[in-house]
Amino acid sequence: MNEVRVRFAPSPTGPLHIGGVRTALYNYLFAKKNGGKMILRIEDTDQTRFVPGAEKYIVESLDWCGIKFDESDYVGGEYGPYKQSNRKHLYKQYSDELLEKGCAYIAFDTAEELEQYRKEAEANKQTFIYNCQSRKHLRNSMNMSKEEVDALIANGTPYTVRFMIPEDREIVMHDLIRGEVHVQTNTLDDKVLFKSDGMPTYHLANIVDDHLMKISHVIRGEEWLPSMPLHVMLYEAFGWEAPQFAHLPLLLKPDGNGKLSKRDGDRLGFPVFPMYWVDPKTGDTASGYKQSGYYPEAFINMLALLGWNPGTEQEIFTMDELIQAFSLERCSKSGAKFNVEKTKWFNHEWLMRKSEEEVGKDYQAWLKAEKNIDVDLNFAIKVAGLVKDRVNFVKELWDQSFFFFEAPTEYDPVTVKKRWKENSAEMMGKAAEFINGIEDFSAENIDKVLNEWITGNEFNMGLVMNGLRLMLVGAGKGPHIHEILALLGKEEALKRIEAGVKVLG
RNA sequence: GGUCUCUUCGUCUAGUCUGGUCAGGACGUCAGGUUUUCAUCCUGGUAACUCGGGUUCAAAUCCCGGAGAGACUACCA
Repeated sequence: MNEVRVRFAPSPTGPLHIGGVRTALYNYLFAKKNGGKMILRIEDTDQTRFVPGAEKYIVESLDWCGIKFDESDYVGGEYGPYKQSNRKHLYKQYSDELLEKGCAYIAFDTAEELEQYRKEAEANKQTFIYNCQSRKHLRNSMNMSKEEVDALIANGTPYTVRFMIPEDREIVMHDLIRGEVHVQTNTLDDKVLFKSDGMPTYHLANIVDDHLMKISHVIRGEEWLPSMPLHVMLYEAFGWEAPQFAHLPLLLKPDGNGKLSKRDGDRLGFPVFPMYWVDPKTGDTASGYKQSGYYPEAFINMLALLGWNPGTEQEIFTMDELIQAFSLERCSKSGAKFNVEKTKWFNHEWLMRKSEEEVGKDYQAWLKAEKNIDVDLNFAIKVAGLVKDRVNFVKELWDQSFFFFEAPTEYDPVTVKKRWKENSAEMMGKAAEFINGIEDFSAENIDKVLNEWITGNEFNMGLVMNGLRLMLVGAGKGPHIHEILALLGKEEALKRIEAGVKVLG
């Protein structure tokens, strides 16, 4: 068997949405699993839809995701260039070849004329198709002499090249995910292969490049399934061996029906893109998973399980584990509705698995950026270690640990009502005195001696602990009291108790 | 409209090829437990085979028919 070579071939028409990321991911996993190569090819044959910055966005996003390419314009490769606009000169000869073989023909119909035919057909509740029937009555080389055609071309009449779909044939194709697919050629239309602007359409460029780049497997979204027969016939017309095809199920809207789109993210309040994006023309912005605080590992993990499963009950996967476990056979056929809650859960799982050091470092940066708080890295690490398992995102750490960085200025009324008793102030005084006398201020020792002190004196455990919590945190939440005490330090703790007693009395 | 694809808990899915476990897991949700706090965590509950026929001792699984959903239907990819 030949070497496995797959490609991810986006169009730089905007930010890459998560469906595209998943397609890239599955290509990557398949390539790595089979010891093959992953290629990035930019399909920019439609110059009217070009969006500045989109290509850069795609490259950076996939890099953030940990999806690496073996060949591209960025890392090189022996089949470059890997951008279709830079391969423009290659395509005409293939278009000519099909013309010579009689597998394609020249059409002079203008876009406006065709538009008119479509409208007329629609008015009669019919569909206009450029096919074996209608092409007999349209302005193309099938109905003209060679001289006529040459003359028109010579005087600069714009023309397109259309593929001539053979009549009365059944095309039987094999899809790695869907099995056999049968299509009658009479239901197909003569697609344009070469545009009047001198550029190939997707269909031609795609087949030519896949062939030239020795692509072995085409793994792409289900929206391409209807053009598979065209592609198969193109390979046949050229006399080339076709790659294997696999059409992935679509990513659907969480509510209602339909393909997931940019609008859904705005509407439902979750990112549809891997990274933040600003549209250069409109200035519109779109949020990204990266900026929303997701770890790339969690994002990829979630995406991998949306349309594929390992057949075991394992849900948390590293990229390497995904590569080991992946197979196209275990991809599902039906579209998957995107689920925000599960996505958050994946991030939670990954956050818990991260080291205190790593989370602490992220938290330190977050504190500086969002709260303008400078904090010692070791302190941030200790705080992160104490509360990281309680949250989904680094940014949520604040709500669980703000009291480590600022003393309470007010006290949660509900907690005060529930926990602050008549003799609490007096008890806090005694506790402060005892705490002041603790020599070894480690969490372990505080836990030990504080408990001994309370039980030894037959104090009410709840009265002391809940009171202290209110003094130190300002609310009825947070880690164990001894942990808070130890991290805050004796001096700060005593200050807070004194201040709290003064306020609550 | 036409062509193609798909159809198991609210969601992601296992199971379908090779009929035979109370249809399994996860997210969500609900209830307990742990935490003398809150959160996490743990335990348990909840909830599905699109419908109708047929084959069979037995059908989510095989066959036929209907229904629904999605994609495509551009000189866009």
